[in-house]
Amino acid sequence: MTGKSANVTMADVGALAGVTARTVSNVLSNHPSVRPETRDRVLRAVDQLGYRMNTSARGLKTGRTGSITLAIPDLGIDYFNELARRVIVESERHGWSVVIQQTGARRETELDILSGARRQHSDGLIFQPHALGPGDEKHLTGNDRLVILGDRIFNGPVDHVAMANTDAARLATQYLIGRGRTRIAAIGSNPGVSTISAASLRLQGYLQAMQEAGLPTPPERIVVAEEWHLRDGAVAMTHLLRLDERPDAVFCFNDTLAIGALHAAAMNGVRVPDEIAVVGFDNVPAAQYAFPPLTTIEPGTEQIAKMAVDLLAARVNGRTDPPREIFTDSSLVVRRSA
Amino acid sequence: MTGKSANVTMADVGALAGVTARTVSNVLSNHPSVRPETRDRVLRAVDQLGYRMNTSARGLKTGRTGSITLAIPDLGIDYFNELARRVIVESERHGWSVVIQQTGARRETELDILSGARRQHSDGLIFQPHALGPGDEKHLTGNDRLVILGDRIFNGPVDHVAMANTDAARLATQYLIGRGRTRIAAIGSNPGVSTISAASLRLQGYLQAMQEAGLPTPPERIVVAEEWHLRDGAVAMTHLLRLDERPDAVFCFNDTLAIGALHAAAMNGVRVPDEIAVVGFDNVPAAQYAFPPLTTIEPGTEQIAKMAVDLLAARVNGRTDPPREIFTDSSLVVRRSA
DNA sequence: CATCTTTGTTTCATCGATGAAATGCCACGA
DNA sequence: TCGTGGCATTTCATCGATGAAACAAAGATG
Repeated sequence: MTGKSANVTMADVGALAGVTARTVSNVLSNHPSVRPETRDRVLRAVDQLGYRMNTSARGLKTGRTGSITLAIPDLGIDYFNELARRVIVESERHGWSVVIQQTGARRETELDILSGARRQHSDGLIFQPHALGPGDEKHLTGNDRLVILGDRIFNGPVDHVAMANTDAARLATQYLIGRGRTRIAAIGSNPGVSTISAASLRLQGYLQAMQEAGLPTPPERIVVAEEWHLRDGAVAMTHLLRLDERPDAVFCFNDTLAIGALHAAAMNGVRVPDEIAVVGFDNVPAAQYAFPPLTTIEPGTEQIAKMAVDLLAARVNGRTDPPREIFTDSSLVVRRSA
Repeated sequence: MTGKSANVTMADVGALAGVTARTVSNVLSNHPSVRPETRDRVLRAVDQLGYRMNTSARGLKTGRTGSITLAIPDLGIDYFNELARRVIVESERHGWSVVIQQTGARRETELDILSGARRQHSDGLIFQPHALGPGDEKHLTGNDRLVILGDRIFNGPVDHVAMANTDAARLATQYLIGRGRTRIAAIGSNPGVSTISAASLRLQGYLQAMQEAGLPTPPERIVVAEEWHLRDGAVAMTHLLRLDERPDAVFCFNDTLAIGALHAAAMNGVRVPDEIAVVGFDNVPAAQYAFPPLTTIEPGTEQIAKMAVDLLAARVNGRTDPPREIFTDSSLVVRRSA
């Protein structure tokens, strides 16, 4: 029987149950020494009044808010919503709610996140920067409970959970080379961002593999795509298909680009993988249901989410050893697009 | 110059600036009567100490937390992450952060959301229920600042923002009929959920259109899919393609199912739309980049997000008129899959 | 020049839950 | 019988920001 829960406090509940607010608190936080009979009485009163804990009050006293912030570029990118999904699930184990902030990959907004301007007072921050990079370490000050995701952007004293971008990109490219492809293009380069961003690291992996195999990488085959949306993949692929010397394979820096690229290929009647092979990166759920199913890099998203949340939890619980840098295992998932 | 922001309070900032905590508060909340010179001094002190407002304390005093909760079944479904993306953007205008809760479409979890057990004390709730339905109105008690999305599930006194599910589904089906299709199947039915859930309403629209046209709807052409994930769409389509009397069109109850279905068609060498036409529902970004591009219902997601947030804001700001029920405009987006 | 406004700042109490410590009660052993 | 210790509950102060109202100083008004 739940009543109007206007402004019911622990004191109100206590009054009804014949105890003090403090005892109500004890009951609700499972303090060991509460008589079972009292516990029942209090819980009944809680129910009757429709009492809900005021998290602001608790937060003020305890210094914990019970929520963490996840800051990512854009929920519209499959990889990020998959990541968000998993971070939320993992956070539940620690009793945390998750506030999601979209930075739009804008430097200004990313700075706001670090400074706290655009962030609720939360117990911690899991942050995948995009526009920030080395040299921005000074903006980290005051963010002790922070885990950086994705790129090893900062040298400062921060925990990092990263995928092995370069190695995985090299692996993907090597696979294409091993299949006999020679004119291998890349989609997703972005000269505007830092040299340790995902875009740059994946490009490096691609270049390494090509160089090791003695294959050429003419500039027109390395297509810039700033946004990594479906649309950008399609545009890039259309461009590649129009080249005089058409590539026989494309390595896309994420699956979203790859799916856009597959679309462009199909629209132009170009057969994949016969005429052009396509490899992606991220292994998002949609990759498996693309046509043809997308060969891609599995970066260990689940592992990333879990590690990030656990690492943050450890920090919040007072772990003070030096910041760690964790690389997840990645692997190539071979499907039919390459 | 940002320093260790351990536990800096307004009082500390005030001490440095030579004013009271109250004046600091005035500065930070843009109170009109503060001398410019004082304002500068305070802001400098804020910067110097790396002060960050304690939102718990503010929340305790003002009764506002500055965040709202968005409860949806699963961020893994394209429609929902698109919705989340937009809700976050709209909420920014009102200065709200958004906490996202995934219910997994589980009744138990949905009840926890309403009761507040699984929800931070937030300024309001935008909730798309799935397993709850008529008869569960009693669980609404105590949730005054609430906007229900999607299905007109409750008769109780709550604001609703809904799409015209039945009408839109009828429209989609009528379009297929108008293109000369007669053996039209449906994917996404779910007998387990309430009669006013999206699944049921869309099925009704489909059935209405078929009946009006005098077309048969044998049970084997109405495929159950409880989850509405890519996988379910693929499985359902595979099933349909194996029928003795193969359908010449499919209406999928969402785009994710439709994209899964397209995949199954392609894997079986069945040409779309020549051999079988496919229509989806939701017009998610991926629909446009499916192959062939997906004909689908545009349900006005942007409008839904905006209305929901604005309606909630109005309630929070004390609007007290009777709850409203808003239906968004939907339309058919014709592409090449049908 | 005394009074009334306006402007800028301060004082004080308060929001609701919890940490620390005190209290009352009962059981138990010597 | 008295002390000792454990259990259950209470008392009290406190976290940090803000609403209400008081206050001081500077201008406006007659």
